Amino acid sequence: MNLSLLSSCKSLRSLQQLQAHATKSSLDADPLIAGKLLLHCAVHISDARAHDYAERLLRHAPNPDAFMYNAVIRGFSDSDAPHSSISTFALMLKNLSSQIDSFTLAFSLKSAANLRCLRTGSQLHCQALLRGLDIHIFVGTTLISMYAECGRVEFARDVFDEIPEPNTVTWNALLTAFFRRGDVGGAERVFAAMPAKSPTSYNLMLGGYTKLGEFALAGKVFDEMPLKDEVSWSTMILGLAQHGWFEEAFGYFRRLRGVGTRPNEVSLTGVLSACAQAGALEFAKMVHCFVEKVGLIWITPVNNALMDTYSKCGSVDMSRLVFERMTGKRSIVSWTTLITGLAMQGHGEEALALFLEMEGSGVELDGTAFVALLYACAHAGLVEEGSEMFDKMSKLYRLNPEIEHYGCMVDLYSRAGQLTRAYDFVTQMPIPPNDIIWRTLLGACSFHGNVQLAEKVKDKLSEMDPNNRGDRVLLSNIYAVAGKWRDAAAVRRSMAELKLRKSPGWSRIEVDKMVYTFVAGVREDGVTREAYEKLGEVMSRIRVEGGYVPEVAIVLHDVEEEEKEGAVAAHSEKLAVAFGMARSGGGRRVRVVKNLRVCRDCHNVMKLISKVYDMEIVMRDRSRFHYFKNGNCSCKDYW
DNA sequence: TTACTAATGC
Repeated sequence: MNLSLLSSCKSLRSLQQLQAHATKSSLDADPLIAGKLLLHCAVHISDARAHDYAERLLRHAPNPDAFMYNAVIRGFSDSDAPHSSISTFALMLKNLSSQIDSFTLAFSLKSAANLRCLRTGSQLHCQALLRGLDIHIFVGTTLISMYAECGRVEFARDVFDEIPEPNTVTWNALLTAFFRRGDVGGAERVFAAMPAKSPTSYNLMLGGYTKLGEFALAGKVFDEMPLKDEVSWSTMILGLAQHGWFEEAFGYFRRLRGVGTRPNEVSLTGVLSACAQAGALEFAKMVHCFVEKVGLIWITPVNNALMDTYSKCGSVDMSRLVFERMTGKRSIVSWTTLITGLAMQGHGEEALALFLEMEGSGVELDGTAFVALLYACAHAGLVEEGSEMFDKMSKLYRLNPEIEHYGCMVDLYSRAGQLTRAYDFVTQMPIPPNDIIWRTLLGACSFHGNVQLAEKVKDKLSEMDPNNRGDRVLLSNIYAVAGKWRDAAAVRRSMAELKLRKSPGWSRIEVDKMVYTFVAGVREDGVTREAYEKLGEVMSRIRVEGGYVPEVAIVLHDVEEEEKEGAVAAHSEKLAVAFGMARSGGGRRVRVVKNLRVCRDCHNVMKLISKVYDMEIVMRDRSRFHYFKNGNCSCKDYW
């Protein structure tokens, strides 16, 4: 039998055929062939069943050698069942203890690290000590990583000190250990003491700094490092994107293109993540073209990132198109991304249909997929459908509902106005409800004007999160709407006395592939002045032609209120839209992204602008999309 | 057949 056939075996099925062929020719008795087959099965086939199959082969082999044990231990070490790797180690300890070598220990330790199991890791450390393998360069380095994963930097250090000739990889493992525990000073000392540095050492520093948001330090290392590889660029771009520095992430991407390095798929997903968060559609389209051009469109995570970006930029049609045309295998993430995208736009029915299609597609469902589905049902008023799916989740799919799922259900009933059902559901939950759940209910009380229930709910919230500003705003609004002025005023006084924190609100708009950020109350730069000027003109026109009346009176507007200064007149979304109108040169569409939920007054203003100026406004707020057109909003005034 | 670095959905 030709062993080179092995590399063409990409599926468990084709491998089993080869296996059958070997058995028929009595070749399976050859330990070399049996071992190679087993290794290929355990390591090179990305199918959970392949690992189990390899383990069965091992257990049935007449005289399995160390190579075969090692193959199975390795196969499980990077799977989602690392504990099977440990049980295989135990089997080897029983049957072939004398043959345990550096490979066995390195792979087993990797599993212990993935399991974050200090007990298992320490026991393996003992086995290594018994055999004098703890100072073996590969085993020792993996030991350091294992202790790092388990958060025991002092043990990692002890192992390091025993290794006679640590190489750069060993030093890197130690560096990782210090960062993992958040000891930046320690990491910096290790970095300074290293006798030699490979690009990985620098990249570890970049990763350590960017995770902490230390971009000045990261930038310095980045500029000083002699050789920047793909990981260096990806780390910077991803780190910036994850900390909300979108324009800076774009800057690194432009720089990367400028120096002629070809961005890899990780840099691309990173820059797409920045586009998604910032709502930068034009930049995203450019990245999409680039992905096609460099031939990385077959990579599933890149497609998923593209879909997510288009959805979050308000172009769910493009998202759907990417999904339909993707050449790579659709993962559970691909399906969930599109379902969420459809749900955010209020296309609940289509989201539900897609979920049903996913059920038949053979992908393994997970909890997040159900979060997306329940979110879709909640936003489209599909109460009974959502309810049924929630039951199905545990009964049919054996997925344990988590707090997010209960939250979705409370939202589902609340939005539909079934407050009693929502409240009963909360009181009968098998796990204790968190503040988010009570807050959902409080919001629903506010929307439906249920003062009695609101007071009950507020008591719960006061116990859990006594200093939350948003909760008091909601309660005050409930009283105000019910005409209980005295109660409303008392809540507001208590807020003033406590000087409760405010979440800073911002809105962003993309013009000519540049993203502009607006914050209420800040007005020094030219861009903001331009926005204010246009806003003044817009407001007076909608007052005259649209009959606008500001909703200031007694009701406090924002759930998570922006700057109260200047009342609601200068909320950041108004500034961003005005700026977009000033710069769009008569364009009929403006797209804005806001980090909080849009307030009622701004929502009203957007409707009027869409009518008076005959234009469309697409606004993504914290929970969904609003399409303003002809004086109406796609959310039907419920958000 | 082994060790250290970056990734997508709520």
